[in-house]
This record gives sequence, C-alpha cells and structure tokens, in this order.
Amino acid sequence: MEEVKRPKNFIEEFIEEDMRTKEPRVQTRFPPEPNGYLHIGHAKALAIDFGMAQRYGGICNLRFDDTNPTKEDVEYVDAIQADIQWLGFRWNKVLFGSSYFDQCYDLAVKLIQKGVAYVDELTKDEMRAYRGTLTQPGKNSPYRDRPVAENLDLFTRMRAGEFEDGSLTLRAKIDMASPNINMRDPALYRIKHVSHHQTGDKWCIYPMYDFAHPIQDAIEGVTHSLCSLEYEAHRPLYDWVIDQCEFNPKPRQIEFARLNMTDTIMSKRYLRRLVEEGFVSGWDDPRMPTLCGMRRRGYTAPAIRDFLDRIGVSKADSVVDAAMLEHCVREDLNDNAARRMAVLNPVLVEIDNWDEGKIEEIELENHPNHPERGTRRVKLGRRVYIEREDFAENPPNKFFRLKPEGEVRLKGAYIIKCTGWEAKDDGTITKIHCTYDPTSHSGEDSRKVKGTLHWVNADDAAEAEFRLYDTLMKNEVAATDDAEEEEEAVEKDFIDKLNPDSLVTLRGFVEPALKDARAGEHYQFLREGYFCADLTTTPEAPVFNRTVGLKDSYKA
RNA sequence: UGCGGAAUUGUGUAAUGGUAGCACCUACGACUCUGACUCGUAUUGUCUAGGUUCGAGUCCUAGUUCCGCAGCCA
Repeated sequence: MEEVKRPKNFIEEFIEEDMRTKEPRVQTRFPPEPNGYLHIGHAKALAIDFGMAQRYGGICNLRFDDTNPTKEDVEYVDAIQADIQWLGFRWNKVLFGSSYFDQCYDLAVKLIQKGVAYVDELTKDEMRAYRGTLTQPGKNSPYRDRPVAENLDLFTRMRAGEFEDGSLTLRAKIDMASPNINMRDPALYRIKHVSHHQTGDKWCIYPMYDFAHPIQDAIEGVTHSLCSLEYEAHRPLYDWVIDQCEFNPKPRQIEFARLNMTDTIMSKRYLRRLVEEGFVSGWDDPRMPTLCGMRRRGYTAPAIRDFLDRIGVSKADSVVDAAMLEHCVREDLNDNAARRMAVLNPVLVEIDNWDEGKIEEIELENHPNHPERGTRRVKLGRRVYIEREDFAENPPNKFFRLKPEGEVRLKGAYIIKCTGWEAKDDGTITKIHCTYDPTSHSGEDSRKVKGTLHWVNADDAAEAEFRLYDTLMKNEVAATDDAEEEEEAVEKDFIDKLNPDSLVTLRGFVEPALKDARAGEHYQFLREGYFCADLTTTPEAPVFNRTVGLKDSYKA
C-alpha cells in the first residue's frame, strides 16, 4: 500500500533546513507534566513529537516534566504511558526531568559564578511590583548586585534547607526593562519543602520550567523542541539558558498551535471539575476528551491517528470541527466493526400467520463489504422486537418503515405487513400485529420493498443496556468582548452549560450471542451506529456504549 | 497603549511570484435487504486599502481584527 503523500508542514520545512545546514539528525521529546490524564489535545503534540522523529529517522523520548512536586503524582506517570502506548506511539526511553536536578543545580552555580544569576529576597508581591507592567519597564531588585560569593553562599544554604518556602529565589540577571516580560529577571529556582514523587526528600529547591526544560533538552541531545504557541514568548529565555550554560549544539524550540475542537472542553481545570464534582463517572467517562475516555467510548487508535494526521500543523489558532473526528472514527469502524442487530427502544411485533412454536434459523452476514468474514445464524419466531421509531400510525411522507397496511422486510428474513396494533389508553403502542409473506425469504425473492428493519427475536433475545452520549456542554459560552468577563461567565455558568442529556441510558435487546461480548469489542448495530462493549459488560448484564451514530440522510 | 504571533470557502489545511487545490461539513442525485457504505454533482474563499509586477494569497506600505505574555505554574 502506497502511503498517501501529505504536503509538508512548517515544522518539517524547518527541520529539513536544519538537517541541510546544521546536523543531519533529529531528536524530539514528548514532555507531559504528570498532573493529569492525557487528552486529545495532548495527542496532537504526541503525534507531532513522535511523528517528526519517525519521519526523519530520529528518536523521540518520553520525558516527564516533573519540576513542580506540589502539582504532580505518580498515578499519572503510569496512566500517561499506557495511553501513549495505546495510541500506538513508541518512545525510545522514558526519562524524568527530575533526574537532571543535579545538573540543573551545577549549572545554576555556574550562572551565579558568571554573574548572570542572583539570590533575591523580594517577596512574591514585591517581585510582581518590581516587574513593571506590559507597558512599563520593571526596576532592579535591591539584591540584584549582590557579590558572587554571597550569592553562592545563599544558594548553597537554600539547598541545605536553611530557608523557608518563598523566602528566597534564584533569579536570572537579564534585563528588567525588557519589552518581553519573560526576560525581566525570571525566577530560576524556588524553595519548596515538599518531597518529590521521584527524588523523595533529596531536594527542597526545585528549578523552574524555563530553566530546567532547555537544560533537559540539551543534555539529552534534543535537536528540535516542539511545543505549543504559548511558549513563543519564552523562546528568548530558552535560548538565553542554552547560551549561558554554553551548550553546543543548541536545540531549537519551535511552536505550533494547540488543538481546539468544537463541543470539546480541553481545559484541565474544567475536566478536573467534571470529575471531582461528579458530573462524569471519572477520567475515563466515555464523554471525556481524555484518551482513556475516548478509548472506553470506542474511538480507535488508528482513527485518532488518522484524525491527527488530517488536521495538519500550523501556527494559526483554529477550532477543528468534531465532525472531522467522527468521520475518521466511522471510516475505521465501518471497515472493521462486525455487524450485529440490537433494538434500543423495543416494541413487540407479533406475526399472526407464523405458527406458534415454529423457529427458523436466519443467516446474516457479518459484514456486507467483506463476505470473507462469514455469516452467523439467529433464530426467528412468532414474536420479534423492532425499534419503536420504526413504526408510525400516521406516517409522514417518505416513511420507508412500518405503517398501517405497509410492508417492510425484516433484515435477512421475510417481508411483513402491518395489520393492526394494540395501545394503552395514553396511546403508547404495546404490540404491533403483522403477517408475513412466506414466499419472500431473503435471497429467494425478487420482490422489493422500500424499507428494511433490524430486529431481534423476542424469545431468546438478550437484555442489554445502551449508553448514548452527547456533548458534555450544551451551549457555546456566551461571547463577550472582555476576556476576563468571559472567564467569569464560564466559571459561573459552568453548571448551567452542562448538557443534562449528555448521557442517555436505554434498555433493549441484542442478539443472544452478544451476551459474551468482551469489553472493548466494536460492533455496528445495524441502522443504529457503532457501539463498543463497555468495560463493565458481563453476560448477565451486557452494556454497550454508542461510539458514534451512523450518518443519516433521513429527514422526518 | 509594550513585546511576540496569526489572518485562504461553514471548518481544517495546501499553493514557496504563474490554473486558488484537498479533506470534513452541507445540499441534490445514483445505488441499496443498513435512509449506512460506495459513486456522482454542486454551492461558497485569499482581512481591508493602496503600491510593485506582464502576472500578487504570496513581495512592499499603511491599517483592521484575533491570540499569547505581567506564577516563586507548565
């Protein structure tokens, strides 16, 4: 199979240029902070980081960016690895930013000795005041010109644990008047008397991202450090650290736009709220945009990778239509999911001219486009279930389903004709009466009817639970022209915006063999959509998640 | 009103001075024992205003709009 040729993106242009003019080697890294589960947004970064290495015959390491122990946990370290492997990416090594703490410390000492770093005593508030604003320059800290020896002494004692959290910081000495706020003497080290999930109690000072990240990249031999757009303003600082530490060759940071998708919350803060306040069942709730949630929902790794490949890479902020992802999922599942019949919202049909007790075996194809995948047999008796929506007393125009005096085919079986129905006082239909045409058996009959319905034989049907999903949030957040105001609105309306119908649970019936469906198996339930056996499914209580519905051009 | 980025059909992305293309979405049609799949057809686009050029989405000038940055977060 020849690979489809995709046009080069801007990162590939940069890399190829670097390979021509610098060194002909590519090394990248995927650097998640272990403070949450990976979501589809991370998956874009994943695909870029691993994809670039693969495309140019280089390597990509997984490196946990764990420089802030107060926010992180080992719980996530294992989950992140599992998700990456599930998605189908293979790292060269698993590394931890925390394993470079010694080197970071030594380099900090080196910067102090060079006179480009100093220990500051300003409080957090004072530091903010001294920093200036976006339009006004900052001013130098009174401690900025402390002698090197004093800085060295103080930094050593910081490490030794002589000072309380927040009392001292190590800062880079750059330029308090820089138009780029990130260059106004950024903090390099802070004191935190907390133990770290990897290094235990060895340290009580921890390096900041801006200091640690370029050092980690350089030590590992990363050639291209790919990250999202919000780090663009940090690139001068990244380069400053590399230069001051005198690394060579120098890794190059390249930024790309992160993924946004319609109807999808990607903010870790809100996802956490959904979980912690019980709006969803957990990080792997099938409505969550987390990889574990999507996996449980039934999205496949190849479909997600295909999606990631299709959305492209650029520097323009954008919002990808979730329909694109659904398309990729349908495309994969259409080819790979076995067909089965399930009735989600059942109504009983009795075939009055079918002898009581008579059972016929019906042969059904497992996949219409792949006859080699064989067939299966299901029983047909006098009573079957069909979807309630597939019958109408007063059918609208072009209703190709069951209606009074109308004929439809039961998939793979016979043509039936509606002769009457029974209903409760409130109009709810309890049973539909039909007759069948014995000469119309599937394959032996040339008579055509417009409608074909899926069905499940009533006598041996297996009861099953179906979970249908919709978007987690109901409405777009009201747009205001004030970002802060909007942020507040989001916060305030968060609960109002939740879609109360994001999960609909139905009880219906499936073919008896589906009792033995194993968790994670994918099926297409004819005319209803793609479903995935939930991880809680059992033969006694089968549960199916609707991954995505079928496209439907029927308009009532 | 500082600095750094970004603007191509409804959406996402190509076109590297020379036919504005592809995919998704949408609509219509063909096919159909899944109103699925598949196939066919169609609509809509270069932020604005000038300029350079035989020729500009691309180069120049001036605007406009949007995003990011003032953590001892990443």
